Amino acid sequence: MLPIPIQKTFTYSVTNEEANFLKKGMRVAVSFGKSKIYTGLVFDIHQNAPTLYEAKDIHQILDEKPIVNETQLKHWEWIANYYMCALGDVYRASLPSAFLLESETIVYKNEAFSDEDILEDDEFLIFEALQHQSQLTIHQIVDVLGKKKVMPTVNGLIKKAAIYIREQIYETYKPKLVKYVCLNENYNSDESLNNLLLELARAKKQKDAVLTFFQLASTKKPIKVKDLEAKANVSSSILKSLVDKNIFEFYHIKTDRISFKGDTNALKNLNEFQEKALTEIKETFKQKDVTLLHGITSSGKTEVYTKLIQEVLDAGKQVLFLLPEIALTTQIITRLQFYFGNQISVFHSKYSMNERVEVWNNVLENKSKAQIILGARSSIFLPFSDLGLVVVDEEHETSYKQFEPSPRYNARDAAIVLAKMYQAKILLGSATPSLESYFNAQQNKYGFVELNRRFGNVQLPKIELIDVKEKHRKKEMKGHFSDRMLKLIQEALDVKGQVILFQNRRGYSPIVECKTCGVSPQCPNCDVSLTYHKYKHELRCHYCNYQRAMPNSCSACGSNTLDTKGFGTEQIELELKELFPDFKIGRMDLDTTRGKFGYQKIIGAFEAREIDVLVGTQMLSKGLDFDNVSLVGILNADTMLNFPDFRAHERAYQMMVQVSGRAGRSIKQGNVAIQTYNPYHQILQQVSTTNYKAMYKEQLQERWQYKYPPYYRLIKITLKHRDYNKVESGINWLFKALYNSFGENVLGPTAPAVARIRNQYIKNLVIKIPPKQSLANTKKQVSKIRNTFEAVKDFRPIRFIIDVDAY
DNA sequence: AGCACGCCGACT
DNA sequence: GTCGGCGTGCTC
Repeated sequence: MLPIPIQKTFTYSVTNEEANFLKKGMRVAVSFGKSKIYTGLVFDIHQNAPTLYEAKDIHQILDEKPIVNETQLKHWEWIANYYMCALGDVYRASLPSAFLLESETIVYKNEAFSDEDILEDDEFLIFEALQHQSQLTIHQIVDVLGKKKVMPTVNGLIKKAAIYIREQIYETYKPKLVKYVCLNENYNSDESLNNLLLELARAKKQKDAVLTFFQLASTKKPIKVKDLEAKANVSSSILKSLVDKNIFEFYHIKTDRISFKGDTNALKNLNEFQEKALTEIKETFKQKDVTLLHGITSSGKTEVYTKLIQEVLDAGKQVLFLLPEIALTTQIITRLQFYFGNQISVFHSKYSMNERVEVWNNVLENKSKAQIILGARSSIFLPFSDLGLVVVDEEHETSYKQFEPSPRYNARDAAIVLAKMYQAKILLGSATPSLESYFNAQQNKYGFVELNRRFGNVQLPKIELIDVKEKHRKKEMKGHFSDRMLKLIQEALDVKGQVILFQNRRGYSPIVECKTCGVSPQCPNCDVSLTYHKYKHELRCHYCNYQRAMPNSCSACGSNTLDTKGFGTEQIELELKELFPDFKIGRMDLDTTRGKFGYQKIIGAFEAREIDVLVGTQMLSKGLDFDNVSLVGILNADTMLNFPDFRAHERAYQMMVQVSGRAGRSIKQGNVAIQTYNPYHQILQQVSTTNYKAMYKEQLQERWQYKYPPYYRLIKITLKHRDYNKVESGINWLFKALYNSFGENVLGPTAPAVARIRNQYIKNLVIKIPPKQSLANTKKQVSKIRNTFEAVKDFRPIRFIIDVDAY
């Protein structure tokens, strides 16, 4: 198995000796293609020599014993199969990239060799180069010889015992670094730049790349190679030729290692309700593998988890604790470390290579410090040997679903399958379960336990809906705040309470419009209006990060009547600063949490009560636990409700209830105020009474009526290409083909709300799979149609994205 | 995903 | 004629 997006596995030949040593799950270095060496993973050892070609020898065995176990391989296959992606994609996503170095093969001179006469021209060149340098990489050899086909020559030299080679991987874990690009220093002067552009006049693509580079460079931030490729719409080979021409240079940036220290403490005693929930969970586990714990916010789910974890640890088994996003849940980590300190390892894609490799090895060897793995979705890929329990916290969270890159898996669902393979139990926890999970619980597929008393008997917050339409009519609005909201904020601040304000949109205002001609500035790369960011006085695209200075006059008619429409977190923050000049206002959104410790800084400041009012986007809804918040305000509930997605209402409910849950988590009862134009909307009514069941029933009814999950399954197909007509004809062809197989159950083609992103046009199709239709057969059929599609020459450059359970 | 091969347009 | 860009196909 190779870490590349190819469906097939590849057969290599091994000697008897090697075959005896090799086991499934070991890594082997193999050459693939003309010169490249990849880290392959042994997927199967067999006697069936391929007939159509001669199998290559493996290069080297990289492991003493398997680093991936057979259950994992089975699990990977399931993922590749279910989510319709290549096994190689899963392989690459699973292993920490330090394991997968596209090995730098280092060539050394054999000192004992002297018989230079038997060397051929190319061979001599290499040998000669090794007189000056003790070692050469394959890349350097390519330069020395000035040609690409190097391996035959190298192999020739090995045969003649003039050189030997060694793998770099052995020595150290070389972190896989993010590749950045900068300008070669020869081009630092303006004069040389002009020459450069002249020079590239006939290489259109390369010129594009260079021009885009300068556009990106104006932000003064390092430029990722991937970003440049996407933005300039050029392929990697074009950048590579620019590097070869000494115009660009690649460089790498790595991240640091993280360490932990922790003391253990005795588990807290549970209150009677938690105790009851725990007993019930254990009871359901006798019959069911999966149990859903529906525990309202602040009911103390974490304590229930800890007891359960303790029992599994006592039984000598491993625990996987899944979190939606590690960056946002430092709090849970700290809490669990408080009890289990040295038995916890944290695993997360933001960790450094060395740290991740370490965790991987610790899990593999079932070390005592890897008994509990706390991690984000990618931790389902760790090499567990004796998994006893998986906890999926905030089970409804959409960040469990990976979209880009493939594999597009849902970690919650993949974890359920994984747990079954290990015969482990799964506990899904949420205050606002996804409809699917709740449905499965209702259908008796999952066990079901409720915990509907807040810890310490704190009352649920008082939720109040404010009719903004009415307030506008009565002229009781100040900016985007109703008088009622302001009064509540003032009251909260008066008693030294803190306030959280939720506005699910960042920037100052999402649209700038000319009052005279109605034209609003659009992103040149995407089909969206640019968002105005006042702080930097610039217009920015939230999809491709394009930015430019805010113009003073309309670019279409030249009049100075530019106006802003709508509002985001930045505007709210500014209004608040004027309204409450004596209090400290903070903001938490993508713009303020950039950088590795961005979140922690803001969250820390808020916890330390250095911030009185925190304005933020949906980040605020995720598992944060503050004990001094007396008011949560939702400024514009309508944007969430009017989202064009079958899941919009469910999501809106979840988000609002989760944000509300941040209020009054200690002794006092908190307040929640929701501003809306539509206070009689059923979802808002359900939020205001925290009536999950009513929401569930109503939404389920709609899902049934309109044939959506959990009744029907969905597969979404997306086509992307920079040529609109290509996408158009491709999607129409595809629709017809799919329609022939699935008839009315194919929806589309539709353009998404943002029909072009980074100069790529996008079209979607959705296939609905009725409850009785076989999933496996449907996917087979879709795969077949995909193959036919990709056999059409015209369609081949179109990016084809399959997303199974796209939510 | 790379990487060679080969076609095709531009320029000494 | 030759050089180099960019599309096409294959990799055990």
